[in-house]
Amino acid sequence: MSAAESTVEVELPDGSHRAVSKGTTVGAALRGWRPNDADKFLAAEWDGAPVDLERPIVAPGRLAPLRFEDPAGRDILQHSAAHVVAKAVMEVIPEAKPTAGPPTEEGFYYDFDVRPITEEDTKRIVETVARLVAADEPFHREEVDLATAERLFASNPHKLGYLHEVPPGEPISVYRTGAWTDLCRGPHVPSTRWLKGLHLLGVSSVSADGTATGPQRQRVRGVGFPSKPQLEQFLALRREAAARDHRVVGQRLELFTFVDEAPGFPIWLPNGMIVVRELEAFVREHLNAAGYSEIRTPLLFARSVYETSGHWEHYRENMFLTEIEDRTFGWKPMNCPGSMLIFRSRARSYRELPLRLAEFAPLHRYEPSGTLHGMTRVREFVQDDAHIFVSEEQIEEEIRTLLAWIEQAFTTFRLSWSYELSTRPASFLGEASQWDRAEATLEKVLQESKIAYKVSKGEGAFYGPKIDIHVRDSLNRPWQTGTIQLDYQLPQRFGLEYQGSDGALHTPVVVHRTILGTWERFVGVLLEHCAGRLPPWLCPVQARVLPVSDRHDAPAAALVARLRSAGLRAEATGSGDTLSKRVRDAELDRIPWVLVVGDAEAAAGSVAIRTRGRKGQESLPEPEALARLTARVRERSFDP
RNA sequence: GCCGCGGUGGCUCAGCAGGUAGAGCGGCUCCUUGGUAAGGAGCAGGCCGAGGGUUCAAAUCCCUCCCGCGGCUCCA
Repeated sequence: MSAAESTVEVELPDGSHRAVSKGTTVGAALRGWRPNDADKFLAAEWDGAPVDLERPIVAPGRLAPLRFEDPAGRDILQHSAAHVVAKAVMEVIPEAKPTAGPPTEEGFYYDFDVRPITEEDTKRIVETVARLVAADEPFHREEVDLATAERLFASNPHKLGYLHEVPPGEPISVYRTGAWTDLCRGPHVPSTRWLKGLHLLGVSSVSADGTATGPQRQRVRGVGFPSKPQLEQFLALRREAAARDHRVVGQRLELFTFVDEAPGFPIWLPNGMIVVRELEAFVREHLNAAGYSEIRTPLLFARSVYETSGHWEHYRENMFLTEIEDRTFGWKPMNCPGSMLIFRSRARSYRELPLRLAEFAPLHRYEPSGTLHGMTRVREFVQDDAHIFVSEEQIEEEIRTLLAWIEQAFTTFRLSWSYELSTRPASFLGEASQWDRAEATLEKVLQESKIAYKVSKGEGAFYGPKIDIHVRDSLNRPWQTGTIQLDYQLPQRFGLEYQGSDGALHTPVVVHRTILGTWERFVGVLLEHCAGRLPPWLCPVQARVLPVSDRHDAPAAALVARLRSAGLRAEATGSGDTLSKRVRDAELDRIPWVLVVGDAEAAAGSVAIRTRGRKGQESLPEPEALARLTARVRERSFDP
């Protein structure tokens, strides 16, 4: 055999080419290419497809290494971690039937068809995982024929099911780790020593069929890192995130609370009401500028209203109902019916359009107990809601304006957000063709506004498609806040009409929209975003005056009075505590500005300002200090 | 709603092979009059989520319910 026949040429990411002898493994080829980095390679891509390092090279092709830092490499490591967890679970609970164990955004999970996993099991699983990782067991790939595979997984109907989903002609691969064999497409890291930073995040029951009450499986969640220090870093971030939890911060700052007697119904405390009022003022400024009118409609409507709106058919299971004098009333879950009734209350002209009606009313939705979550998922909330009645031609312009306002609003809070286009759900009102038109309109405006968005099929409201705004909490969980919904259905169902310039009667289209979403959820997410350090304009106390000693109490009180006349929320604390203690308390209370008043300030007519989050202080003439603080608040600057 | 875990002073938690409760922080009082992240002392404060059961005796064991937490389903 000649040399040419026994070698093949491999192209590497830097454009270089290497000749390797046939049968050389991918790992060996990469080691030859970059010997110093080879210990960072956990798998590779061969002609763009992920492969194991032990895969032999038999034909020419393109080869690129995968590291943990590469998204594809990370996924491979997560999935390998899932395998180790599965092996551990099988040792602890031999009758468990593994199903699937994919990587996730956070890490990985593996689902088992098995009785509920107890704390005792979990302890033993954790110990077993540690032992398996320490054992440094290699992952070996084997390709088998269908009959062999069926024999291997005969006891596991789930694996047999997956087996038969493998397209004919595609190889069936299994991976062996010690005595454990799993059906798997692969690839994997070379050995379990790559999983030194493997950590279990929890065990829980999950739905096996996508329903709430159907069969369940047990999910073990975890995250894998190649090393302990990387895991430690991840855990430190998680602790930081937990400390930002709005339920903790909101309690500490006395913004809101809950009682057992009203599960899911937030109680806004005095401090929290200040935040809400400021947010309302922020939104109302926009409403005034953009030509909205504010309305208030009842919290309860008779059942017939919801029959008209479609809520009775499509949303009743989420509504609180009340019987009075033999009539059924429903607590409104949305503001739309009230706005529809106002539009219908007299004849309307095209000259009134767009008619923009805003309503900040409490809404009630029955959310199942297990879904409640602090302020981000509640049963009573207030949206910065509005319904805009437009003619067909006015839709695009109106939505463009809304998208611009959303960008401005979220930028004010330095939040990062994303857009999602949700389309026709399974349960919907109206004609599919009308839906198609509405969806196309939303898509067109998004594209013309050069906005990146994700499409969520079937996630629209029952009356129309929508563009949702999502922001993430401290644990990276996404929450929907703002929404723009295009609705051809409710105007029809309520029989809304306006007279056009042509003299004929037309049915308007309605844009349902919120910007911040609900005060409750928005405040929750914002608190996590800023770790309780709200922008000064939202802070319940913006300035705290600290007299150095008793004899400065009077000048401190006088300064508080002047701050208040300047429109700032200010207070003085002159308790028995030391100045250092009071400075510390102010920082923990997230007060933007601490003003210290002592002999030096009295003599100079100045104030000593300490700004939240910064060491040290600066001394300013009082008028200058007042001007700075009020400007910061007026401009709604994010930082003090 | 489903599965698992939890519920002890305002907050965070200890006590739980059964013998009727502790700490720190916070609060109040007193001492200290302090210059930018915790000065000191004392005092008050809890039918241990609710109801039932076992027991001579239950915060501790058992059952039911309520509420919370983590996932799931669902959703702003």
